Parts: sequence; C-alpha cells; structure tokens
Amino acid sequence: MSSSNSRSDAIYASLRRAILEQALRPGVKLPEDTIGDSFSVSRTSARNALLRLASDGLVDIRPNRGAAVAMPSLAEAEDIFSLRRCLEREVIERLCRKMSKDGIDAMLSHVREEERALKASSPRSIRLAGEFHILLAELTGSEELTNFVTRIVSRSSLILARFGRPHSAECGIREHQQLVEALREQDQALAIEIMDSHLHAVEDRANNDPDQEPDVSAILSRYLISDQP
Amino acid sequence: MSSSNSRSDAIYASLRRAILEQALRPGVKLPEDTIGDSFSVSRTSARNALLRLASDGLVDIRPNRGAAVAMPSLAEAEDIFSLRRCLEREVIERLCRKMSKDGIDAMLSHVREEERALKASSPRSIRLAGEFHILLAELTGSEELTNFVTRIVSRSSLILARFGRPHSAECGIREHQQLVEALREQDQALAIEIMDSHLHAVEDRANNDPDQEPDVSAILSRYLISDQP
DNA sequence: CAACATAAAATTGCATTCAATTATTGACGA
DNA sequence: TCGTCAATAATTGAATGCAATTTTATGTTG
Repeated sequence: MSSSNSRSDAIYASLRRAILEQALRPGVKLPEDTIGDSFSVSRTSARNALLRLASDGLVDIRPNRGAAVAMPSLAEAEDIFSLRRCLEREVIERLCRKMSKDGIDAMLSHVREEERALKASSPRSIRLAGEFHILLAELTGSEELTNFVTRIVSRSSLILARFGRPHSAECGIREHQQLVEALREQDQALAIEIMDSHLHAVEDRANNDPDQEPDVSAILSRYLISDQP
Repeated sequence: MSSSNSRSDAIYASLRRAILEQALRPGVKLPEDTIGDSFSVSRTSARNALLRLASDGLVDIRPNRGAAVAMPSLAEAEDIFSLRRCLEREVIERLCRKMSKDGIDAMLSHVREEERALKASSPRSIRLAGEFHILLAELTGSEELTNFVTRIVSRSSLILARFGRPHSAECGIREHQQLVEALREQDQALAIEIMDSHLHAVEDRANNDPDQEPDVSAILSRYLISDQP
C-alpha cells in the first residue's frame, strides 16, 4: 500500500510530522523547490511527497498554484469529527471484545510517554495525543481500520492546529488514562462514553476559539499609529 | 483534496475504471512506460497516476519492481468487508434520519441504469454495482464518509475481481431495490438488515470461488506431454 | 492618487535524460 | 543433469530543462 520511494518517503514523513506537530500551520505555502532545497533533493521528490500528503488530505494542491498546508473549514471539521466518532466507536467495540494484556501495556506505556513529552513541553506531545488513538486502532489488528483512523486522526490534528487553542494536548491525557482503565475492565459502555466525551471535548476546543480571519488589516488595526497605548 | 494534474488525472481515471470493470485483473503488471505509451504521455504522468492508485489501495508498488494491480489476500478481504459493514451501517443510519425525495429518485435512477447495463451485459454493470453504494454515501452529504466509502468499495470490487465468480454483479440489483424501498420507508432496522445480508452475500461470493493460484506449474500440469487426451 | 494595463519574476506541468536496481538469460563446473 | 555465477536486458529512481501558467512588480493614464 504505502509506496516507498526512499527519498520522497523521508520528505513525506518529515513534512507530515511537521504538520502534525503544528510547526507548519494550516495555510503555509509549500513550494516544490523550497522543499527540495530544504531536503537537498530535486523538485521531483518533493513533488511526490506533496502528492501523497495531498491524498492524505493534509495539504491542498491547486493546479498551477502549488501546495499549501490544508485549511479545513468548520463544516469539514464537523464532518470529520462525526465520522471519527463512528470509527473510534468501532475500535472500542472491537477492543472490548478481545483485549490482550500486551495491548493494555502498550497503551499504558504510550500514555506515560505522552506525560513525559508534556512535562518537557515538547512539540511531540501534540502528535502523541493523536497517535494514542492510532495505537488503539492498531491493537484491533485490523489494518484497514488502522488506515482509516490514521487518516481521520491526522485530519483532526489539522483542525486543532487551525482552530484549537495552543497547548490543547494536555487536557486529553487524563481522559486517555480513563479510557485505558475502562478497556482493561472491558467495560464497553463506559469506554464508549469516555471516548465520545473525549472527542466532543476535543471538538469543542476546536470550535471554541476559531482563529481570527487571516485579515491583515484587522490585525494591523491594533498597531495604528494614532492611539498607541 | 484531489490534486488535479490534468494528464495524470485522465490516466488515473482510466486505469481506475479499467480495474473496477475487471479489464485489468489483479496481479497484472503496470510498467510505467507501457502505460505512458498507451496514453501517449511520458512516464512521469503515468507514474503519478500509479502513485495515486497505490494510495487508493488499487495497485501495489514495490520499490524498484514496479506497479501491479493489487491482489488482496483472503485475510484482507475479511478485514475490508468487516469495516465496510461498519461504514455502510453508518450511511444507512444517517440516511434514515434524513432522506430526501431527490435522494430516492437518484437511487431509483441508478438502479435502473444498473439494470440497463446488466441487460446489455456491459462491463459497466460491475462498476455500477459498487457505485450504488457510493451514491448512498454521497446522499448523506458527508464528504468524508463518501471518501471512505469510495475507498472501501473500490477495494471490495478488487476482491470480487480476485476471488469472485464472473458476472457476480447481477445478483445484487434486486437487493439494491429492496434497500431503496426500506430507505423510502425510513425503516432503519430493515434497511440495515438488508444491507448486512447484501454485504454478506457479496462477501460469500468472494470467499466461495477463490481463483486458482496463479501458479504456472499448476496450470501447465494439465498440459503434460505424457497422457494427452 | 487610484485603477488598469503591461512586463518581469516565480512557480508549476511535463518530458527527457542518466544512474541505480532488479530480473533474465546463458555459460560453466561439479 | 543440476545448481551457481556472471553478463545483459528491462525497469524504476531521481535530476534537469523547457514550456506554460500564475503571481508580483512596474509604469502609464485618467
């Protein structure tokens, strides 16, 4: 499935990480030769990486106008989270049907890593929060489900980058812990409830603080010369 | 989302259709310059089209070994249909919650087209059978859900091409009609039941007749010189 | 000074080219 | 006769160059 052309692979992975860690914010332009130069490769490899990111929905490519980090709208955000709830409910159901000891350990270990990253206020913590959900999908053993969850979690991360508050990752860790606990007890109803409220919380964080329209004049109005505080 | 480079777009669409209509069977090799020559474009455009098909899971690309129409295993088949049931259940639930008159008409019109294609024994009928399910997803109004359903239905078609009986499309039309009827009545329980049994029927058709392993020696064993009939 | 037309620069679309990897064929020795 | 190894052919990986399109900058005019 994942076509591995060694160079564009590396670029793809790096760009993807940069986007998910919010180093590259939505809307940032990604010209082919700029990226090629950054990674010391030709435009060709950069282009292939961008094409793959576009098929992931992480970047927008408009013909003859180049690529940019995707800027999901609020409507898309709602759409994505709605589908995400559906998929993650499926994940929970499958996990409750058959949860291994090793799976629990993997989840606990991941949550611990999340805590470490958060304490170090590392940009990794943002990405790890999403990868917790991907880990859950992987533990179902379904490659397809993992695939889809990966895609939709990535898009969700992009939405948080676009609309969410800064440092929005921290609030989630406690809920992740509760979720692991419910899964350990194979309490499906509780697990689904936690997951649903967790996702709603994430979504609310997104809807709550839509970033100012990137209207330069609005921003500059606070910097007018006339009435400087 | 869908990056439109006019040339690779055309190739992508053509190859996709050819695969879904089973003109290109699983396992068929797709060398870049062969495809480029067929469409009178360079390898570059052919390559981009193949990359996109790979990200759809319709072709496998192995590094330095080229592309070929994907050959899903039986395990993958089970995985895919299991997730497909989950997604299509979501589609039904959403449609039952809010079903428009125009939507019903669109479905009926599609089913009629399926019948026409089947009577003409056109290769389109195979593809149309899958596109009925995509239409259902589109009628939910959710772009993401449509996206995912499109992907998984495509993979399912590939599985039928690999394992299913020839002309396996015909049996489904009656079930499609019943499904439209249930949706018209907004009878969610019935609609889900029909959908589930429909998908199980499709899946059974797949599991029933696994095509002979493409093992040349096995085939040639019937052509041995010793006891020629 | 603003609006518009025009020219220059930047950027992508695509084809072509060379290098690197893999598959195939044939030869050689046991 | 069988297996191993080397040479050749086929195919992909990646870079570069040219044409086309878009964006930005510039100059002109009302």
